[in-house]
Amino acid sequence: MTFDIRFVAKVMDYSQGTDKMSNNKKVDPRIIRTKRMFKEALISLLEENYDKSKLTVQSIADRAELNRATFYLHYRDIEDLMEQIIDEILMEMYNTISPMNEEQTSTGKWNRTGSRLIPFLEHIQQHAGLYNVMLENRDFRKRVFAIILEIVSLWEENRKARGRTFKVANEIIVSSTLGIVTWWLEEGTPYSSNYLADQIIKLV
Amino acid sequence: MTFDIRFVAKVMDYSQGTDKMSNNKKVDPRIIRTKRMFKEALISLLEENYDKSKLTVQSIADRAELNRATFYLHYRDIEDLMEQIIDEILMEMYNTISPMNEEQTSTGKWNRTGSRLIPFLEHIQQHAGLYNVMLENRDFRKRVFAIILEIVSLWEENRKARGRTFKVANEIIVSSTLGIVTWWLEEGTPYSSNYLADQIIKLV
DNA sequence: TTATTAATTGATACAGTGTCAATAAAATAG
DNA sequence: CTATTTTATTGACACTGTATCAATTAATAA
Repeated sequence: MTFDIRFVAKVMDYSQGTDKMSNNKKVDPRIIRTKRMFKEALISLLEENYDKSKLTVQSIADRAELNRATFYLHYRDIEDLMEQIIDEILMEMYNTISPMNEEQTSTGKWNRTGSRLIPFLEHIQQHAGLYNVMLENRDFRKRVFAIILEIVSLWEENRKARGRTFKVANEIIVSSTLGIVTWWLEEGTPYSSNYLADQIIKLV
Repeated sequence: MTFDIRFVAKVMDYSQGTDKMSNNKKVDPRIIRTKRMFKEALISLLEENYDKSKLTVQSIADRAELNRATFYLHYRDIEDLMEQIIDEILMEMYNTISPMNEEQTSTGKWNRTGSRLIPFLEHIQQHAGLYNVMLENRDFRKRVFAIILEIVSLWEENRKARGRTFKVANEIIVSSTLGIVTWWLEEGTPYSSNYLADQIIKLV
């Protein structure tokens, strides 16, 4: 079966990292290296706009400089590998909008309308090639939607506290933001993340 | 090669229909019937959320009740068929926003901000299943973007004439509208096209 | 009716998937 | 350091789907 960008990730669980796992029995270093190689291989292929319809297990194995059979030792199929990459990158994304420590929350700077937007956009810009490809996938988009919804909900709370309210439903704000980000990536991030954040906030 | 939703249409030419062609030598009715069958088959498969990764020439031929080899008599591959479907549906879409006759243009009702939006959204809602699938494709989205840009440009002209202006760039308005429409379709068009148009206009 | 064109059928070479057993290479425990 | 365990490689396999053919059957147009 060839690759069709359906790389779905079923569970949305940011609380648990994929890098260490809670059990502490040592993982064979060959496994760590092999998995890293396959992940880097697929990402690099996606980032250089490698024709998705021609993306095969063989092409990924070639790029990883590993055997094709080794791929099946670690992943069910290409989607399976993709899911794991998605889980990692979305955890990173989520971290950009969540306050790291008490200090930041108490200063209040995280609660200003739009404040979480800039690190969020910067993170996307840093992985522009990857997000540009992945946002074509429905399930990935749904998960990004959920993260943006958190940002917008926090804005709303903040505005409500000041007796103000949004003109339109939160879903409309989130989906339009996602539309803008998608377009921004498709055009090769022509504007700075600051300018884009400004435009988005002006819209709201 | 399996289907990967890359159904690209290269040329954006709404001026020329695909149904008749300018030359008038009769087309064999078997060809017309066969092509219609294949188009209806693919559309029906897409609309019922048939797993895109399992979409094969055989499955389309089965649905069309035609032989697989017959498919290759008319189309290069699945993308080729898809392109032809896209050209037709986008021509329909374009017609929803272009005034049909002088009467409508002179009355001015087509020039009111947002006026073209409702028939546009109604058209999408009528073909919700198809658009929901097709908007996953980058090139298709670009062509829809171009159509929305025409709508927004007309709004802008109109506002300018009244000495007003948009707060944000046209591209931002268009991409956010496309984002909203995409979300609307993904959620099964939960709101009416009138309500959605209202929300979009409020945002602008 | 006859000539023409389209559709079907069965066959083919090819590419990619996913699995397996046998073997080579690397890592860890003793 | 050696023996044992685990991982990676290799070549083979059945399977599915693609894209193309030649030969045949069916429908259309004159």
